[in-house]
Amino acid sequence: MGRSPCCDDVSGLKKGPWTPEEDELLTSYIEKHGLGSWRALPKAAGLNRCGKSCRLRWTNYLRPDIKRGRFTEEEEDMIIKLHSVLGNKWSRIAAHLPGRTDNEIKNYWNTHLRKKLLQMGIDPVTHKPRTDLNILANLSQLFTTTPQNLGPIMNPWDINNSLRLQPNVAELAKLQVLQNIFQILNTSNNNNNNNSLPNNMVQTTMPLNLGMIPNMNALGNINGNNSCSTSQGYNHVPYDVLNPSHVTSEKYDSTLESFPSLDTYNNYNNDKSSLSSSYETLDENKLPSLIESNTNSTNGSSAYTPVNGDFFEGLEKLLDDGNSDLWKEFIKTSVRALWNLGLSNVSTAAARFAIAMC
DNA sequence: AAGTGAAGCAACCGCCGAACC
DNA sequence: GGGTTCGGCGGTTGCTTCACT
Repeated sequence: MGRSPCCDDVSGLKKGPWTPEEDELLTSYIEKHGLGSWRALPKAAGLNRCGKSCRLRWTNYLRPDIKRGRFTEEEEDMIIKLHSVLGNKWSRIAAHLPGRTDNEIKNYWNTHLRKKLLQMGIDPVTHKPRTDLNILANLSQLFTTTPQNLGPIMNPWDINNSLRLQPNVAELAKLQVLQNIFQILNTSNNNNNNNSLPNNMVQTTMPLNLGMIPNMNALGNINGNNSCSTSQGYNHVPYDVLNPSHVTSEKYDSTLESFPSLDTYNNYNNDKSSLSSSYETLDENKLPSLIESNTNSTNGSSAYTPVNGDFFEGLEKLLDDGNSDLWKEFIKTSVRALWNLGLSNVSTAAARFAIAMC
């Protein structure tokens, strides 16, 4: 095992930035002779560089098919989604982005996307809501309501009543914004739905984050068939929140056609093996088409909009477009499930949501 | 205009696994 | 079978540019 370095300090080979002359030597040599042994190339091309340096310069910069310029929103979205599945496998991510190099994607991730996710309150490693923030503890103190002291018709997001806030103006401002969102949701609510959610539950649409954060991981129907639909994109999201250990970015429970009842959830907890056959391992080869279908689909693709950019823009689009009823339906069923589990979970979800808003 | 720190990014480093001898 | 070579990968460095004071 092991190898001797192809270039070291005593070899006298040049290091550091490449000059235009060196680029020209390397490019013209490869154009004339093609790619061969990198070790032999520098001498043959008249370069005082090691083969490794030449290979890096060619693959990351000089290669003619390299795409230049800023990453598009579509590329950003693709990188985030791929990263949620593949992790720091930059070369594998790059394989899905024609013209982009692993080095470029890695740099872009470290300088832009990673920070972007952090600002959204998302852990860039796990792609789940951050739990490493003091704000989580702070927020849990902010939301002092409990299932015991919350009546069934109380709105836990009523700042004037049940929500006891610390005198933090910034947090208040954020919560006020959230209140506004809920008002929008309420006033635009379609009353023609048939679900059994109590009327007052509409006002506690706090677990909006159920649909926002986990969808960072949600690739829709990741088992790879062509029936990627809005409902399938949502299906596993509640599990992410109710019990994150159930769902990973590589698993998809295809048996759930609708939001589970509490009984279903408990059964799921008690006997996961009964559902194990329904799990399918992610087929990475199918990722591009899946992501494309989720990105381009006009049926439910809006669920992914918040990932691309401003949260409020995404939310506004969700509420304005033709699929908003689906979205509201999801919110309400999510609330119902949390309601069944006890309102303490709502506070947890609320905290996560607030983090995402920071 | 000059100084300073942050951000961006090209390039390097060290390790690994496959292929080769 | 074991050592060597090579290409490739992910992590890291350090130079350059940018933004701010």
